[in-house]
Amino acid sequence: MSEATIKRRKTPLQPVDITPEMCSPAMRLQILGGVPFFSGLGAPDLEEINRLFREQGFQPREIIYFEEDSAEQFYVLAAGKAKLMRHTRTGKDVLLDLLRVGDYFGSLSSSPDETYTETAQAHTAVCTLTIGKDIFRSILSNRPEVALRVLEITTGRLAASQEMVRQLSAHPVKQRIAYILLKLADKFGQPRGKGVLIQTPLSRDELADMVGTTTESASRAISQLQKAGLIKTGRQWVSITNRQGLQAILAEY
Amino acid sequence: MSEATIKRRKTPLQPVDITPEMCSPAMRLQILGGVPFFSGLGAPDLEEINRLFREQGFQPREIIYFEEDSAEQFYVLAAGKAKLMRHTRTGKDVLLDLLRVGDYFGSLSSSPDETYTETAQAHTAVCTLTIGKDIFRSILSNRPEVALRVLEITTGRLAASQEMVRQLSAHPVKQRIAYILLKLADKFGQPRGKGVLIQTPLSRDELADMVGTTTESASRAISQLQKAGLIKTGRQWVSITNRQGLQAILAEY
DNA sequence: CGCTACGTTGATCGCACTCAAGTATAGTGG
DNA sequence: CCACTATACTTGAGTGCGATCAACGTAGCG
Repeated sequence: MSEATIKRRKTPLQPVDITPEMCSPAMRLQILGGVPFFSGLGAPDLEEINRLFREQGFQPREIIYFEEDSAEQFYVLAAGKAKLMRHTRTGKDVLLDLLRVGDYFGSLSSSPDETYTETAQAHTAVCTLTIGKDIFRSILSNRPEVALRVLEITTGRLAASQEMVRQLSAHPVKQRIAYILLKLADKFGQPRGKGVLIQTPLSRDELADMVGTTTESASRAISQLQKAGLIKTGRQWVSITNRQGLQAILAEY
Repeated sequence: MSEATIKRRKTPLQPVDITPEMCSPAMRLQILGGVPFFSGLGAPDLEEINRLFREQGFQPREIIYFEEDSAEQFYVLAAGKAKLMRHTRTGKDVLLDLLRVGDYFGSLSSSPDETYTETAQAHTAVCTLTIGKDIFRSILSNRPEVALRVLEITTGRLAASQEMVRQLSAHPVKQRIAYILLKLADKFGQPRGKGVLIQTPLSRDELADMVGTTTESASRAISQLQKAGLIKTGRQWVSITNRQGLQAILAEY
């Protein structure tokens, strides 16, 4: 109502991520330089590495690779957003992670007959920089400081995954939802009015798959949080209006 | 009843792990050589690295480090078994991993003000080889192939943790118990009679903490599996007598 | 102005948590 | 060798959270 006159569009999300060719050769260097484990490399090094990557575009919902596929490639997300997930035979999916530009995914195993342990799917339109895992490993071999950074990022993801295990083991749905919203706000949050908008399409279904519950239970939890005045939400979006209050939910007994 | 006359001791577990000093200088080289990411190094390299580690003993149940403590050390388990866990304010613990000889734990962050993300506790009597994380990082810097192996192991642990997230999200208690028993059998299993004994003390409580349930629910699940003839179990031990059958439980609808 | 996908809400059911006894095992000291 | 005790384990009864099933709003798109 107050929020700067949005009339045509009811969603506060940015119209599109755009990917006509964000993956343009000119952008690639800049993107690679922004990747956490390449930052710190000089321009010559970056250019050399850049030549080894090739680009690949994906439409929203398009699968980048499937769990159990032979794992050959290593990916860096150059534009858009992507999902990592696991499936279950009952059809219930688990959403492990949402990736943004600069995040890596895919394989970096040395074994030639490994398979991907998760499915990667384009969430918005996506452009990836792709490289054979063996070539990437040789890059790491020659640049120990990069290898150590990759190791550190992977260790951080392990810690995050273990924290999720703890959440699932010990906390009820409402707290888990509050937890994931705070985490998403940290990663995708954008100040918007007096709140922080999670700047990525986000259905109740996806939220549910992120915290191991059902669409309906996620919806009920979200409704409660909204009624409590902690968030605002609509179709495919959530905005956090009271971060303190949300954090207090986590500590509830 | 049939099982080769066990009369004095009712537990089939090996009496003790023993650690008078298994950490003896003579053993250290052998232990380090057996660590997955050091295997492949020559004797001179190993000896040089060996000199950088110091040994440390722990009694059963003794805490090696606490979650939230300042993270300074990197550990390799030289003798005994250890637990990694996370706590919750409600007192409910989550058991993330059980470690055996050769497993690493602790910190390898570059940041000086990181904290441990989990608690490490001696499960049996334990001896560790310990090194400052910065020193360990310098070892990795000089030996890319070791760094890549550590990265690979960490990636494997990430995949395992994500699989646990899936288990918690999608499967009921009985299936999760079956799953963890199979995993433990792979890591700690020893042929025993016509079954495979999980060779480590293992209470219902710990089992429960591994799959995010309560002691009572774990006990009920175990009872069911035993009645179904898939396992044998007693105070602090479990033996798998029908692996096929257990795996079939995982696929139940 | 439909149609479709997303979201909400209600009613019911069941799995697993909680609370509560009661049993069995292993180690301890007589 | 046998009580005795501490701890592990089991089982039952009751309850509640969240899953399921179902119906109905609602936003956005063609």
